[in-house]
Amino acid sequence: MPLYNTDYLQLSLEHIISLTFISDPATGRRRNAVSHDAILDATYVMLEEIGFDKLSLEGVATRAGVGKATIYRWWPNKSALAMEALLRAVEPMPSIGDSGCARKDIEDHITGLAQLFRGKSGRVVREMIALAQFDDDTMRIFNDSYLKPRRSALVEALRRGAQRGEFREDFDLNLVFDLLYAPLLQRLLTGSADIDERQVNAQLKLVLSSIALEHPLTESSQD
Amino acid sequence: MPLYNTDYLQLSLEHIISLTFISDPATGRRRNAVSHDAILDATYVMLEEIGFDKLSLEGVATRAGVGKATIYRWWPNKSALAMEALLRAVEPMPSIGDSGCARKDIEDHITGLAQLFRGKSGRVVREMIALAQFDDDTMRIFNDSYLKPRRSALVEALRRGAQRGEFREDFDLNLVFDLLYAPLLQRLLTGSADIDERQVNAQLKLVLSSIALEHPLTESSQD
Amino acid sequence: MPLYNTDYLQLSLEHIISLTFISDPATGRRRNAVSHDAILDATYVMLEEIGFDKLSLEGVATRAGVGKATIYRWWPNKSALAMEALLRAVEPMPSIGDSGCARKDIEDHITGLAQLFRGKSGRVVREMIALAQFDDDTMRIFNDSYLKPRRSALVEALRRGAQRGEFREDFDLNLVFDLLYAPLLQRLLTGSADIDERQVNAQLKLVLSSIALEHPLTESSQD
Amino acid sequence: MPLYNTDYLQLSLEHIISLTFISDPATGRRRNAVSHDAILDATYVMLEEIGFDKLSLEGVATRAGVGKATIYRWWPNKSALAMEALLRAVEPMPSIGDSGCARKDIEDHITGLAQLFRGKSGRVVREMIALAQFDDDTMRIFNDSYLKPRRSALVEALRRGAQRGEFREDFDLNLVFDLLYAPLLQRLLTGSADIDERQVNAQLKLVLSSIALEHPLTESSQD
DNA sequence: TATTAATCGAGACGGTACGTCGGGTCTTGAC
DNA sequence: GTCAAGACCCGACGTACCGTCTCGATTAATA
Repeated sequence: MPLYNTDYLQLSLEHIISLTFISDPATGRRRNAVSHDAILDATYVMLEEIGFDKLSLEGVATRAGVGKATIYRWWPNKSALAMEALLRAVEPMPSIGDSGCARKDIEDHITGLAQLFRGKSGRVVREMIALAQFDDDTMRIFNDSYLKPRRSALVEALRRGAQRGEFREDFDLNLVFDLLYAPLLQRLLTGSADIDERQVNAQLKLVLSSIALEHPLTESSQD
Repeated sequence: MPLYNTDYLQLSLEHIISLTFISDPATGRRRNAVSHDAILDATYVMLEEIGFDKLSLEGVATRAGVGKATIYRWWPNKSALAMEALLRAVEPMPSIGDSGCARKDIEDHITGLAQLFRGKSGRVVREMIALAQFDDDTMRIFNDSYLKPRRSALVEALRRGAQRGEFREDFDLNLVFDLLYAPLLQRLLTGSADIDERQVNAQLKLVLSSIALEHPLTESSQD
Repeated sequence: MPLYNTDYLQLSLEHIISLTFISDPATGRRRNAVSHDAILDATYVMLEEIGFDKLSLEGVATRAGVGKATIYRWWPNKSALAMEALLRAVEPMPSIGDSGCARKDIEDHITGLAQLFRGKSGRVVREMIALAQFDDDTMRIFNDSYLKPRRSALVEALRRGAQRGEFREDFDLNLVFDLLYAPLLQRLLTGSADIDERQVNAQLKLVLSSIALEHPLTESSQD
Repeated sequence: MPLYNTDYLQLSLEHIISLTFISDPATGRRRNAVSHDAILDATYVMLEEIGFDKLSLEGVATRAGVGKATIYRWWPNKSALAMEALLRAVEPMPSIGDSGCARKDIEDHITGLAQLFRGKSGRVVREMIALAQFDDDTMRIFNDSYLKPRRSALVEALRRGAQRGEFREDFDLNLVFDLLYAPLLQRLLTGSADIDERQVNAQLKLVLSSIALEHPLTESSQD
């Protein structure tokens, strides 16, 4: 997940917790991984406390015990820093199981997603999307780092279901992803912050039934 | 559509150039409607030229030929001003006809909407939603002034179709609205800026067929 | 003592309290003397409270219950208004008696002046002189309305003494005035705010003895 | 002559163009002496051109090619800045010689002072005193940096004369300083801008004769 | 008594400057 | 050669007043 120029940060082979450095030949003082983390941590904490608008890199530097120049050395601007801090903080995608019933797997996944959106992740995703509207690089990072993996995983589950005969095969699976995902996002972004569980269930029933092979709308794994 | 404190702006009784006002104290010089418009116009033009991030009220004031204080007298902050300017600029909602076939009416409406999203309105709506993420008042205004009327109109069309026997009656029409609207919004907000027509058609077919009464998915007004 | 354009304010012959007007031909509402006084009063009070620097005509208008334009109708600027308010407030010049002994009269006068400078008048005079440095009109008003009458009175007393044989006659009386007055002013303006009584007495003794006719320095009315 | 927080500005040990600094933390970028000078120069020039009233720190910053914040970092307000700029511009005190005749030395000094007051220094001192009336810190700086050294030098000359038997020893020398200095200041501040030479001579004769030991008023070094 | 017009309060207006904040860059000595 | 510290230039913030300009409401001489 290379974002800006952090790609030279590498996990130590031996001690996962702490970072080591590419020690090659280079002379001079090496990059301080502690500072790097302190910056992202401070950024995220302050985003939670005061929001993006009032976030200042000056404040981040002070809180992280870091010089302002050190921030600018590694991130091009405020949005980029915030985006990376938010990405680190977003809860990991709820995994999509393979229980044998794809419909059930998907329902569980979406239900879990709605749950996450109601919590910390919701706020984080809202802000990431907002940031992305003002800067193309940031948008790209959001898409590559957040949205695409989630789309891939869900599309894969849909594909499994289709191959297994649960779903019809004549659909654009990316379209189905949109029908499952977008309404949650819309509610998140238009302040209907508490994404209603009943509503999510109704949505699942409608969408999944309409692509189900055998069974008409009246049937659902959740009934 | 009262936003901030502009509600006392009223049309003169006799269609005159200048506006008259309703003002309790009836004392003091009256609000200058020309300045009011100049501010919103300048704001919108500059939003298009340089975007919200780089928009400065100082610049707006200069361009509008207005004192900065005059802006702050009537809008609480940059977001509020931008939101109002954007709302003025958003193209009017494509009307939903009543051709006798609700499905066709809705398909036309959504197709038109996708068209708008590809143009000026798309950029405008993107920015409005982004702004709304950072300020509750602004969110409220966006919901009340933009989203709700569009939701109402579409839900009404769906209701007509249901009453007329075109659609099943056992659905939450607001959910159907979400399934029609949210995917467009999602594409708008995640940079798939050119909202693909083929994709929209597929979405319409899938959603509307699944709520159609008589005919299974194979049938659509667009086939 | 006409300052700016207040000269048409005249005392009613019959009722001192209320003001009348030069009624020449003019029709329309006449000048409101109550407002005029309220403005000067408010100005003076606020000068005492917050000083000239922080005095705002907006504040004066509010406090006087008067429109800002009403102030600008009658005074050209802040300095002019302040100067007039200060002149109204300056305590009247302590009169110079004619006890038969000019030296005693002068000593009493200067002692009284030092007393005034220690009080409200001190601050007022300080500010008037400061204001006058930045504006020629204001300087002229200060000289004509404040300094000249005081100089004239003291010079007159000196002249009486000289004619009466108390003082030598070969001096420029205006120079003697300077030697009596300027040191007090200097102490006032350089923050030795509490003009020391002992010092004033020493000054009086030195200056007046040096112009006394008969008796050398050893003698003074205050010994 | 430390005024505000410029006291750590020190001459390089080796007469170099740029200044070195003494700074406890010894960390961070050092104060830019070029900017410091540019600010004071611009301030003084603009004081001459447009006067204190119309002087704006915004203008100073622009003219000095400096950020406004840099000004506010080192001076608390406009008065303080102006005072320091004026102090730099005031011509150096005419030295008081030691010719053997203290009376002559003092006469020359005061005559020279009157000369200075007729020129640039006069204008500068007028403005310094006016400024000092509105701010205690500024007053303190004026007293410490301008008035006290001049008082000390003159008092010292008077002391020399007294020890040498030229002057009586029973006088408060500070009082004599006032009698010599204050009238000049009064003329300066009350617009008798062209301090008359004849008048100054008369003043010198009167004051110095009255404290002279041997010789009555009729005698002066200038006769 | 009704008309007329200068003046009043209020307060919005275009501006200028305030003093503060933060962005992004640069400089320094320490490590 | 990178770091923390922090000064720097710059530009915008939101506020306070400036002096000007409408407004409708008074107010008193005049007609």
